[in-house]
Amino acid sequence: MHGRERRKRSTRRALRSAVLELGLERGWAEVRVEEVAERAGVSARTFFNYFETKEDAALLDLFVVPDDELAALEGPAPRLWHALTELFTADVERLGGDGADVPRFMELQRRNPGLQARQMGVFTLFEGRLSSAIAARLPDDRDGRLRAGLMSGACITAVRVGLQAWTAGGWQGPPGADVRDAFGLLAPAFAR
Amino acid sequence: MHGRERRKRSTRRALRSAVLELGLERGWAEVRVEEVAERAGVSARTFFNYFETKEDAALLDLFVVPDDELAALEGPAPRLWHALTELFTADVERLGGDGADVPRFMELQRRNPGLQARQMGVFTLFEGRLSSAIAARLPDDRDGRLRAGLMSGACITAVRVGLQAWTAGGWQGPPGADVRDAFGLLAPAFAR
DNA sequence: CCCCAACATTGCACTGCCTGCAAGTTGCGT
DNA sequence: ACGCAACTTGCAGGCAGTGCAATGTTGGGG
Repeated sequence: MHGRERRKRSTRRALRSAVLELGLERGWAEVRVEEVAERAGVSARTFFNYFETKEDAALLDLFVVPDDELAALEGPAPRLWHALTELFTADVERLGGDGADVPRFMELQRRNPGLQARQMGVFTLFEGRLSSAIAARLPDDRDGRLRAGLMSGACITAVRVGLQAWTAGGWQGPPGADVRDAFGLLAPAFAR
Repeated sequence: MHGRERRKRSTRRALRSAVLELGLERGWAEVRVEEVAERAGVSARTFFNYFETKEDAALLDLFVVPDDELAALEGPAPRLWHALTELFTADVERLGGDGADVPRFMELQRRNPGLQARQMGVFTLFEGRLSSAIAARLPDDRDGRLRAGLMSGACITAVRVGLQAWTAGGWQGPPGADVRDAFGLLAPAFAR
């Protein structure tokens, strides 16, 4: 029951790896999907069975949080912020787990603003879900909805800035620490 | 000295208008650049003289702040946050000025997450500049840099959430009011 | 061990975005 | 009226991404 799945993971990793290598060695604009596929030992058509766009292969799988974890969040605001801190620092720590070469992702994105932009776009898609989950724990008035939106946006910002700080610091220690600090600095905004 | 410039603005508006119309009436995926151009009375090639991508024509020109305005910002943190509030509420108010049909932009983006993502990407590109400008007013240590990143990220979030609230409220009154409220709610995080 | 049904990979043809270039057109200053 | 610079346009072509149908592969039940 596992053989297929293992093979798919392996191919996916190979494609990610290939896209990072090529992107770093010759610049993102010069990367052809065909070459990426070739280096990973599959056809170009197969690349698009794994990733919807060329960019997607070069993005971090952050904010992959199942619905039930969002549903498990609890209010009110200060406690909620604490829960979000734990949830997303854990999400960031998980990144290194699947052998994703995070520093290389960060470096490629740093060199290529377009990729950074795309990554943010993907994050934003998650923000809709997050915002709804948070809003369900706050009063259903204008102020509550505004706070929910700000809280979810602040989560994305905290993770992103935390990762940047970790990168700027030469990837010392676990990234979770920097992310946690970022959440901590924003906490006063959600203290009540 | 003005004829050319006026004509360019007019063409640009026509293209924006056409892209909004077509996007709303038949769905973003079904919009062809060729048709947009035709409806605006120019060639498809000319479309790309005005916008780098099809999406760009459907995005709001937010965060267009010249370097000298960024350079004019003053610290320390609480005063800085106040200055940013003024700067970006003004930027949002300016939106309606050039006849940009903001509600239709918002509606098109609401219906099309991909566009929303792209818009966020563009915002993020500005964040680099903003972050540098802010960092110059804060201590140049790890904490200062972290705060600078969070502050600039928070600005983007505040503007975005403010605009969403304004949209959710049926575009009552000036959008600046909602954006200002959003900045206000985040202020406690930057009180020192 | 074998077969088969589900799944994965691939080639192919096609659409549409986007770009560089070179030729044409238009408006502006002198 | 002239010449220059800015703008527009058509054309050719590269490349991303998609639907489809054919082919290969795998794991499980008999």
